[in-house]
Amino acid sequence: MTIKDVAKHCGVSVSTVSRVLNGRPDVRQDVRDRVLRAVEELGYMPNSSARDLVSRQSDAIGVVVRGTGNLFFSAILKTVAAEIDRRGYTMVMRFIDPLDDEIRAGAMLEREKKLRGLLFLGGRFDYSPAQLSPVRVPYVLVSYTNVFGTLDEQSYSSVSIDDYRTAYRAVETLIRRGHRRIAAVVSSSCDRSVSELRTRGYCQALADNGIAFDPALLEETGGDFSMPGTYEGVRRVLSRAQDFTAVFTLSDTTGIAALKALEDAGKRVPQDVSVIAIDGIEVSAYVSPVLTTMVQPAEEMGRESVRILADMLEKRAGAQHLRLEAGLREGGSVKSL
Amino acid sequence: MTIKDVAKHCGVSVSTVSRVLNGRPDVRQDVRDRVLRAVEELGYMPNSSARDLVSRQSDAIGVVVRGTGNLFFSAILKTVAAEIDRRGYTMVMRFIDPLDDEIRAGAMLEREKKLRGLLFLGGRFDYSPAQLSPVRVPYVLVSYTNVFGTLDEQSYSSVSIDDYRTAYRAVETLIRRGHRRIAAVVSSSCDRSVSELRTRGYCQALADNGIAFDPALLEETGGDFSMPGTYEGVRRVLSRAQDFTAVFTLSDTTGIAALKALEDAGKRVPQDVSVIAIDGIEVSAYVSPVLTTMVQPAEEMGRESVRILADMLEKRAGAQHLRLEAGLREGGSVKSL
DNA sequence: ATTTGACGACCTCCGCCGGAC
DNA sequence: TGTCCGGCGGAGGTCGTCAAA
Repeated sequence: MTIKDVAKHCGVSVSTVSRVLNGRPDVRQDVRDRVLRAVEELGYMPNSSARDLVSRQSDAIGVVVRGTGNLFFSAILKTVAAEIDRRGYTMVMRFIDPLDDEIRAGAMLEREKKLRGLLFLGGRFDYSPAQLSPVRVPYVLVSYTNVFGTLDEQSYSSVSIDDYRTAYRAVETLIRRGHRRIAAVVSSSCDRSVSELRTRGYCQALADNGIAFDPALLEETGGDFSMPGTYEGVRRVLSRAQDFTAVFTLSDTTGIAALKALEDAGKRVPQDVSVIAIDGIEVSAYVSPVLTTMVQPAEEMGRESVRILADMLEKRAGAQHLRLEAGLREGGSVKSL
Repeated sequence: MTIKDVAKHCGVSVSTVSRVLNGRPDVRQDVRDRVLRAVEELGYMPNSSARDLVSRQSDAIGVVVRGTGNLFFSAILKTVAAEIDRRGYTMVMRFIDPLDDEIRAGAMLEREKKLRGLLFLGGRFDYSPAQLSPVRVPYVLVSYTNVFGTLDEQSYSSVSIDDYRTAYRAVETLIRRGHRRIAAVVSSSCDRSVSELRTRGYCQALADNGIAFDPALLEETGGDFSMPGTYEGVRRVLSRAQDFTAVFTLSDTTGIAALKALEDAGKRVPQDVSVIAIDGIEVSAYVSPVLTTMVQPAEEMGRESVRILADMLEKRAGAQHLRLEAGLREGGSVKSL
């Protein structure tokens, strides 16, 4: 089933079929309809190798997902996949460990699969231009930015929420409701990444409201956003301090782990301790109490990431940095004191 | 930089360069060396699109995921992705709606991307050979089988648990602990798919233990394994009957939705009503109470699916049907009466 | 007998030219 | 003169075939 068969089937030339398929204007409407009907009937699919061959580039977009257990990435991913398909590109995915180097993985993927562009779902925030030099195709940082790094803003794109401000707002929400002893369970306060940025938001919200930072209330789990790590982290905070009235965590899944740890330790949520998180995935609306959380617009994030990359690939626009707004979802895990 | 440049650079024909590059024997040693040196000097890389064009096959394995919100599939997917990479293949994914036709999607993907093989994550159980005829490459049904269909067992592979028996064991677990009024919230009892099979397991477990089937206790939500659908389903069962002591659901996420619906209706789990499910994803171990569930071996399922497909592609073995065992994870959502 | 060259086919897109109305 | 369509050749790498050295 080639373009020749289609041409033969409806009695036109190969050139005409090609013109129709590529939406060019110089074909009469009735001929156009006849060709499209033949394509439908025969189930013709253009040979993508031949198409790539003439266009001298592939249609592959690489997606490097760092942190396989991250349910928020799963939510983004399905929109990204649909949007990549819709625009006629091919998605090539690679899952890597949260501790692995996503730039290396991306650069390898680029060479192996001759990528047109790359999306990075999760990664470090502190790259220098030299570190990114192995990546030679346009790329978009999805759900994070390069605030700690020295990349030229014109050289890459990003789509994310303002992590600092979102964490700030989450903690501020707790403070407005009367909380002053607020614990935070993070993966690290100095990893030059999302965890550090959100920890800073936490600290600044405390400072702006005249609350002294207490190191005993900051727990660093060390790893990624793991549920067992956070569960143990909450237990350690409890062993150091019993007087905190709220816990801030980095993600919904770790928020759910925190709920569990508190409950297992005999603390009721929200009567004894409140919990707030960031993400807004579906399952956190079905735990008890419903997790109060800052919702990231996952679908918009996925859709816009692909749009921006496509704009760059098709030269409609240069680098863009899209900062999306997170919104508070009121659950039942925060109590007003 | 094409093969022509290489040929010109060392004074041989294009055919000869091609012969050298493809390791064919009929080239003199000194000519071979001259060509290889030229390739090295010029940094020549064959154009993979042109190569694909003639070989008419790529190294791509298609993965059609039916049901984007299914967290169990997310768990399988990361193992599948890693295993496909490890074996040197390329993964091409497509997410489709639970109501869409995965065979059509797979066949389109096969032609678009020139797939070597296909993995189907989720789908119908009742295909006929004619329906599968558009799929011309080897494929593996992952997490389901063709029990309701008429496919030749030699023509395809599958990796799954025994859905009927696993549901049977889940319900039997409830019965052994004294439950006799057991509700089931399923998506459909006659969809010729996983839901029907598990519903049959539920019915048979009741029958084998002398418990009459009560239609009022069987709720069909109609759609897929959605959380809001299940939440509403549980509410409808509650409006019909108040005397059941346990609920069986098809998946962990719907189990979590059931926990929520019961709690919101003033029922305590497990004191008033027990809940049991099938899947064993991470988050269900962190809800309260911990969900009691039949754990599917997600990693093994993903790994073995790719292994079986690779065996078929590389002619090491024919079709295989692997039935894995699910194990009971004791949580806190089932009470002994 | 062994090695090498030349060529067409595979498939699509695109630019260009020419013919038809 | 303008619109529509056909046809040709080139781009790219592989591979079989045939001819030539």
